[in-house]
Amino acid sequence: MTYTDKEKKFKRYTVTTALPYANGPLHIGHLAGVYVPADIYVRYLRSMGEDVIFIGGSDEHGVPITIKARKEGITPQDVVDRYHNIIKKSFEDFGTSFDIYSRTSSDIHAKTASAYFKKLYDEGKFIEQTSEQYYDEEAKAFLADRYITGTCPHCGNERAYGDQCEACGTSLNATDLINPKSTLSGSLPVLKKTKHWFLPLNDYEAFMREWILEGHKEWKPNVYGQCKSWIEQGLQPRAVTRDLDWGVKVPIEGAEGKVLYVWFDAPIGYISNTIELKPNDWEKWWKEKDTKLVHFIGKDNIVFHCIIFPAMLKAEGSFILPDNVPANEFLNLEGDKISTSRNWAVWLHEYLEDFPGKQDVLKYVLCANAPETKDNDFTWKDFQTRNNSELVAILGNFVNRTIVLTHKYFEGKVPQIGELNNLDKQAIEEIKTFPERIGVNIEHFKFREALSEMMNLARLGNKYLTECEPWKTYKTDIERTKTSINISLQICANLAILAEPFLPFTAKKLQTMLNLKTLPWVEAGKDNLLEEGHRIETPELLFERIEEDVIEAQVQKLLETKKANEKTNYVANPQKENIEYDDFAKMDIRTGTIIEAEKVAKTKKLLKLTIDTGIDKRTIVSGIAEYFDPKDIIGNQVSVLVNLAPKALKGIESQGMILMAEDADGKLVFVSPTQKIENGTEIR
RNA sequence: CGCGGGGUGGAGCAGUGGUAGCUCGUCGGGCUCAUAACCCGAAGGUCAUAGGUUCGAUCCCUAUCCCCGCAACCA
Repeated sequence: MTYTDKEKKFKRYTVTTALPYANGPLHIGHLAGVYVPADIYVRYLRSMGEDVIFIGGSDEHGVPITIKARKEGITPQDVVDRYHNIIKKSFEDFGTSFDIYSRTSSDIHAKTASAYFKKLYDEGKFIEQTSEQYYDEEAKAFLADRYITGTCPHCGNERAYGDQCEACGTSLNATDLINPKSTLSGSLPVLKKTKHWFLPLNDYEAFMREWILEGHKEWKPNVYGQCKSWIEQGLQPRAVTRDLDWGVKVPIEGAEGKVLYVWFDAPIGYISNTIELKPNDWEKWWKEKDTKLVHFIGKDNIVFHCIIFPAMLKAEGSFILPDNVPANEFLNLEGDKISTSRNWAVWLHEYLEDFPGKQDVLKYVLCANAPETKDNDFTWKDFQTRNNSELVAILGNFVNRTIVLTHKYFEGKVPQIGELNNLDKQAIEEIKTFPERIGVNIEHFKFREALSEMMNLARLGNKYLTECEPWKTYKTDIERTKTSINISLQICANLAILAEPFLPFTAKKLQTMLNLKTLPWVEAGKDNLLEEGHRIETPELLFERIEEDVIEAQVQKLLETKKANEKTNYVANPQKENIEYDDFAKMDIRTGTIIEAEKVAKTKKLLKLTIDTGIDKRTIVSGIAEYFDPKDIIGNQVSVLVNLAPKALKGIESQGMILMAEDADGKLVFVSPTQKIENGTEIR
């Protein structure tokens, strides 16, 4: 029985982790946010003797995968096979203790998701709606809004997206765009009627209000807050199908070419994977009231797991709802947000190659610095410090000094415990308190705190050893030495149990060293885990120092991959359609010099510039403040489109436009004459 | 524009209506069993900014600024 579930309300636990999307490998952000805490949680529950299944798998449907496949000229199945295998293998090597790690492209999943949809459909839980959507006839696909570009009807920007114009910030519908163009093939998309099914979330609003807002006030603030916000804004029907040929086919007549929308399909993956794992008795893990369902996710997934998926479960009727959804915030890397497409990440499969046998180090660092309440930052320097100053210096060192002393003084046999003095009694009393303290923290999803308590036990050990000074008493009072070494060894044995959820490989090593079998959590806290005369093995270092050059190499690697990636990622936009010379001649572009520059108050991007155009001195507002400091650009000679119709930006009239070149990252540079030339000369 | 989370000593993070804590780092001391590790002590914060509520606020309220996320069918 767990510490907080005193009435034994729950007989078993179903623990799921967000399904990683199979269009890239795993990185430390995934681990810190979801898989590390979840793994700690289930390892702890198992040690408590609880009945628990730990479910994971790859999410393999959805548009981005089809886009990636199209780009690489392979099938979507090829894409997901590649990443599913990488992900699955890296989880195994990392020691994530899934009971099953499956995938949404499996047959079982197709059947399960299909049947799930069919049941809701038959019971009339969906609403049907027909609408017109853009269709790319060349690519033979309906287009998501972000895959359509065109001219913004508000500001005339020619590169507005189907959902938003980046230039003026207006939200758009794809059908608002002038001259829409498919980014898949570049062709002109056509409007086509299409029918879709929606889950009327609004019907579940009252239920959500009561279930979450009243019933789950204990959820983490970020989770509760977001649910509250959604519910109070009013829930809207959500489409559960879409036009695509990659995914679980919609199992009804007249739905050819349609699949279940990925967010509907993916969470059912948790159920399918359970069925795959427990074909005969899977239902009790999802349908019995005494099962505790817990979803580990990242903050981007909160509404799916707290509102949409529960609404699906509720609609079906026979399923239980999650008891908690401990969502973490995000982990940054060296000050920048982690990004798969920018290759700004530490990839798990690469880490495992670069740091063989150091799974626990990464797990430790990611847990110790987990983004439990806000976004946190991973740095290699911090990784090194935590390894060297905490794992090596505190935990590794304590175990090592104890074992070495045991061999030095007692030939590797546990010495007899004698009369206890105050130091001994105090230590023994304290040891007793750790299992519950750590356990309660884990049960409350405070993994960082729990880990720190575990380390405090090692700190206690170091302090105890230093105060007892067995290396001194060995010459004066051998009985004291025996007792203090005995107690130190008992602390080591406790660590072997209590460290297991956090540092499974290390705990195993420690067990082997102590010649101890795996003990359950209830054994922890005791001072007689090792009997007198018990033989222990020779010392072996649990952790080793990580030197500067290793860290430096990782930092360097990160910078280089980033640089390389930026270059290969840049693809020039296709040429626009031809224009007549007269069109060009209409533009009056001149050289000019910036003579004044100041930031426009309350804006992030805007600078107010005064330009000497040779014709006059005029004011131009330019969105370049993120890249230029006003004082650095005064005196710069630039190219100016002088006959652009004036436009007020933030209440300042801008009379023209400074020409800039923009790279893939949005970084801007001036287009300037290479030599100084008179202001006002025409550029043709 | 809207909604949610966050802004705490050099760094990374806890925390609470009533003398502000932890880890790392720094400085001083001790120890020498131990992977230059361990132990003790110290310095260091007007708890983003400005108002307000209160006997009293870092914690409650309001406004502002900054970071992250959500939403506009981007898992």
